Amino acid sequence: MPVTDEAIVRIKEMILGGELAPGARLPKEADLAERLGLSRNSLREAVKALSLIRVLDVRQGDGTYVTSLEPELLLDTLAFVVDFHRDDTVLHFLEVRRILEPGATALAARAMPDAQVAALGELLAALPDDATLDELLANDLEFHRLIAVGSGNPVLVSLLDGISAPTTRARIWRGLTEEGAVARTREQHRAIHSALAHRDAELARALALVHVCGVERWLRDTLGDAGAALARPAASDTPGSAGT
Amino acid sequence: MPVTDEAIVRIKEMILGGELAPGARLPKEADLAERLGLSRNSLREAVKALSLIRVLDVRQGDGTYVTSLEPELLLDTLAFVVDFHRDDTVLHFLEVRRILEPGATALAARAMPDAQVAALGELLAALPDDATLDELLANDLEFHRLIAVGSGNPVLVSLLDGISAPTTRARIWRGLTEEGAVARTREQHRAIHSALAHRDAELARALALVHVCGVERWLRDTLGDAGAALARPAASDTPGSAGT
DNA sequence: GGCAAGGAGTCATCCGATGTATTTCTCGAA
DNA sequence: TTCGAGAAATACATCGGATGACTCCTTGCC
Repeated sequence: MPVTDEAIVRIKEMILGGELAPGARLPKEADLAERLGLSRNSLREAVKALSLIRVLDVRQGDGTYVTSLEPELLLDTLAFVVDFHRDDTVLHFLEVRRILEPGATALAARAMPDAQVAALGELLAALPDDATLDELLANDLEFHRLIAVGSGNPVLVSLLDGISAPTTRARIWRGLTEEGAVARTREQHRAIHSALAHRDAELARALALVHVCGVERWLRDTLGDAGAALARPAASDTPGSAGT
Repeated sequence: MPVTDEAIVRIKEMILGGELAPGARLPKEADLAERLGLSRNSLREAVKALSLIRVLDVRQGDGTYVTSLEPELLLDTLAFVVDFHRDDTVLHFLEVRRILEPGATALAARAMPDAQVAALGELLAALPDDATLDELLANDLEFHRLIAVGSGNPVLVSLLDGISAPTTRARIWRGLTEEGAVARTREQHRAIHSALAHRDAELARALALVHVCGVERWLRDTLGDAGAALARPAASDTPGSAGT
C-alpha cells in the first residue's frame, strides 16, 4: 500500500480512535509527517484527500483541524460525487427519492415543530406569482429541504439533499417544456404543507409520493423507452416487464 | 482558491464536459500539470483527492484513468464517509434504513428475476445451524444486498450498502447479547424470501419494515433515553416529547 | 510459438527552498 | 490604560528537481 494511502488510514484511525476528536487540531505538517514516517508532500496528498470529503479542514497560516464530522458534512461529499453521474441515471436517483421523500414527509408530520411548519407556509407564501424559473427552483429546493429538516434526521437531510441535485436539472427541463407544471407543483406544495400542519402523516406521505411521481412519470415519458429500459436493467428477463 | 482546488474543479469539468469519458486516460502528470498551470506536486494532491472518491484510478507505472463513474462506485465513498460518524448517530442511519429497506424490498418483489430469487433462497439454506457470528453477519449482509440488487436500482444498492455499515456493528452487539435474535432473524429472512418468491410486494415491504424495526427497537432500548433523545433533537420543542 | 531480458514510459516518494496567509507579540501614541 | 500599526513567529502553499518502483511493450533467443 502506498505511503499516502497508509497515511489516510492512519489519520482515519486517529480520528476513530479518539486521539483526534472533532474540532481537534492536527500536529503541523512537518511533525505529523515525521510521526507517520513519510514526507511532507505525501502527507499533504493524504490531507488533501481527507479535506475533499470534509473530514479535515485546512486553514493556511493556522493549521489543520478535524471537522465536526456531523452528518450534514456528508451532504457536500455526496453531492460532489453525485455530480459525476450521467443524465442516464437520473431515473435511478429519482426512484430513490420516491422512496425517501414520502418517508421523510411522514416523519416530519409527526416530528416537525409548529414553528417550522409555520416557516414552511411562509416560504410558500413568499413566492410571487410571476416568479422566475430560478426562484421557483430555489423555493422548491428549500421547501423540500425544510421538510427533511423537519424529520429531525440529519442523515435523511443529507441524503435527500445529495440525490436531489440531479433531479433538479430534470425539473428545470420540466419548467421549460411543460406549461401547467409550475401551477401544479405549487398546488401540491400547499397540499403537503396543509397535511403537515394537520399532523396527518399518512396523507403527507401520499402527497409526497404523488409529487415525486409527477416528475418521474414526466421524465420517464420524455426519455422514452430507452430511458425506461435504463431504469431497471436487471429486470430485463423478468416475465411481463417487456410488454411496454 | 488554491491551485490544487482549482485543479480538482478543472478535472471535474473535463470529465463532465465529455473531454474525459469514463475509462479515459489522463495525460501524464507532467503534461497535465503544465496544461493546468501548476506543479506536479500540487496536481498530485488533486488527483489523490479525486482518487479517494473513486473518480480517478491511478495505476503506478501505467497511468491515471477516469473510472467507470457508475453508481456502484458511489458505494465505497459513502461507506468511507459514513465510517467517520460516531455511534450516537447510528439511530439516524437506522431510521433511514427503515425507510429504504422496505422500499427496496417492495421493488424487488416486482423486479427481481426468478433466478435471483432462487439464489436468495439458496443463500439462506446455505447457512449452517451452528454458524459463527461472522458467518451470520456475512450471510445477513449478503441477503440484504441481494435484495437491493434485485430492486434493479444501483443507486439504491449503493445507499443501502453504505448506511448498513454502521448498523452492522449494532447487529453484532445484538448477536452477542440477545439469545433469541439469531433464530428470529433467520425466520424473518425466510419470510421475506417467501414474500419475494410469491411476488407479494406489500407483504415483502411490511416484513422488511418489521425486520429493520426489530433492530431499531432493540438498539433504542439499549441506548436508553439518551439515545432516544439524540435520535430526534429537532423535535425537542415538540409538545409531548419532553415527558421523558 | 513461447518466453525472458531489456528499455521506454509513468507514477511514487523524497528533499529543500521560497511564497503567502494568519496569528501573536511588541511598542509607541492618544 | 487602551488601542492600533507593524514586526515576528507560525503554518500552510507551491515549486523544481532527483531518484526509485512498477507496467507495458518490444525484441531476440530457444
